[in-house]
Amino acid sequence: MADKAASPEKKSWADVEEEEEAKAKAAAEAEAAAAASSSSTTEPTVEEQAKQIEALSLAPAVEDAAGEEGPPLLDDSDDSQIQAVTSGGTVYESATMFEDLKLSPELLKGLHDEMGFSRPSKIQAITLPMILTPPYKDLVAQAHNGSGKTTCFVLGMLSRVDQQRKIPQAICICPTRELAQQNKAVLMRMGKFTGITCACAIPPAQKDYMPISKMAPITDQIVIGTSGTLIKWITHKKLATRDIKILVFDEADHMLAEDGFRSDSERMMRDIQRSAGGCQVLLFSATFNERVKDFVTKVIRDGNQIFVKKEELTLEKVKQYKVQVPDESAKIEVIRDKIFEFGQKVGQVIIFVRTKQSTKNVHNALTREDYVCSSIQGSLDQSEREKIIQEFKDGYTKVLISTDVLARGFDQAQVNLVINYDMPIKYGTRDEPDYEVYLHRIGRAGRFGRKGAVFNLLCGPTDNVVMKKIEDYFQHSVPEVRNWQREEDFEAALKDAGLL
DNA sequence: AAAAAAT
Repeated sequence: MADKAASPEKKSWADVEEEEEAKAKAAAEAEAAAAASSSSTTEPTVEEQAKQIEALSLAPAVEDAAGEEGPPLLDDSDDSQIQAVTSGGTVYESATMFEDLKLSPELLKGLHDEMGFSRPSKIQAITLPMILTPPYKDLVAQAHNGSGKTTCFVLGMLSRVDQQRKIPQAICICPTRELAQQNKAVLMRMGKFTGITCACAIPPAQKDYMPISKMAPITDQIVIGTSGTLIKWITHKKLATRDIKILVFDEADHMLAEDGFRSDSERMMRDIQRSAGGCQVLLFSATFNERVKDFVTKVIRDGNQIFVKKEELTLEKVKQYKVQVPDESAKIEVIRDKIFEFGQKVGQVIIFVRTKQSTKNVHNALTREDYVCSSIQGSLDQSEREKIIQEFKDGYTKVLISTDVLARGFDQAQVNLVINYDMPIKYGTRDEPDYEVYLHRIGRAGRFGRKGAVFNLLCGPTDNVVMKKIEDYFQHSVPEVRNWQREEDFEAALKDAGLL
């Protein structure tokens, strides 16, 4: 349907190699869109323009934290490709500099001095004007893992709340507690000079338990949390939604998926829209499968939309490999004797397993005197979860075994090796891959354009079917490490990935 | 099965 309606000359941005050509294209498309909006009825125009925006395919932009070594700051030529995009009669000039965005001096200081960002990444350049320009339209935006989506919505929330008013004005909903805490940490750094405060709505550790009736109403301008606790705070009148101006869904495809958090999300949206009137809704994720995309475009009718073709979603700098192993014990052997030897020299490692029980089993099997491993899953007490994450972020632990609790959003620059101990499978199927989870897992390596490697440990015909389907889906063939018993083969793979 | 509420 989308393809049929698209104009014949439409071209994906990734197809355009030369910068000059890209510039011309951008100008032409923007002009065409602007012309269309002024000369025809609203209904088809919005659709057409949405298609054009959809055609933007976002290459991973490079962004870096202050004082860190690593790749240079921004892919400048890439950014300059985008001149302007329009939707529903509103023309947006893409932001070349953060200074183009009428941000407060305090926020600019936070971006430059505290975060160390010099210029907006591609997704930031496109979406920030959409987020910050009246009439504050809703937005659904897809961009690659590690391309700087968090900055988009964090900046959106920080810019749109009034620091003088001590009431909640922005809410961000996340699928996991870790992601809520991480997003809050980013927001506090970015908003360091603004005086804006933020509450994290997640269940407390057991030792901190307090009946909700004793809790004081929230006076922070921004609340970031998980759906259960947010709903609880709202129903017990601890979180007033009357003045909410902006509602953000991080990992939005999962938050709106039927087998995800759709019912919670719909309830939040309904309650907040009802009490706060028209509040801006932002949906961000690296993945939107067709089912969710259909649903999302129905929910966000009059908003701006940015999507990326699935074939262009795999990160080029993260090299994927498959390894055939005879049985489960060989998986442990491969990790312990082959991958760790090099992996530890290189950086930090995350090993993904399917079940909570597996985290413990694999952890025990991998424990050696000289490697500090840890494991995490959602049944641990909150204090345990926090301790394990902190130790990993501090670099004390080098190897973290995890369920999919960390598959999405977890941002640790030093992670450049991901191991799929178990392949991600759709619930209720035997050999149907969960493509979105796969993409998110491998996105834990190669943050902000860094190099990375992924080893998919395959055992038996089912795993191979799954791997083949993943390669077909993303139209990306994954090379094989020939012999699981040869150290040299793994060394060669890591060298090829640029990690050695 | 994993995640997320509290119970």
